[in-house]
Amino acid sequence: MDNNDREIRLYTVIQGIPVGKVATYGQIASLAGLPGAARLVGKILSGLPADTSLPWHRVINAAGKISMPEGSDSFNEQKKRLTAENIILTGSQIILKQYLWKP
DNA sequence: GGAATGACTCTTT
DNA sequence: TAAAGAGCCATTC
Repeated sequence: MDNNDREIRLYTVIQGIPVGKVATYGQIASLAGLPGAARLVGKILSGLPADTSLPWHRVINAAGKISMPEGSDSFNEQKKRLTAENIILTGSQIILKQYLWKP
């Protein structure tokens, strides 16, 4: 169950992101004890069910943008949720850096 | 055991 | 942070 712990930690870290803030993949990976495993985060998020309670929409890439093609369902969903949390973004990029979560 | 893949990141240009 | 290249982690075939 060691390998499962990785996911558990990632889930925990993501759930720890406060409302109105966003975090990068690398940040989450590091906080979960997996430095450099940014891709893993994306991999796991891609396998999340649609009815998950995980705030995956608060996870963006280091450039401060959504790492998905515009027009995708997930993209629209994420943008919609972020906007609902006062996180404004232009296109796929967040308008302010202050939205980034500082643990 | 190796090669390919992925919602990435970092260091230089 | 724009663009290009190399690197890193785990899953899958």
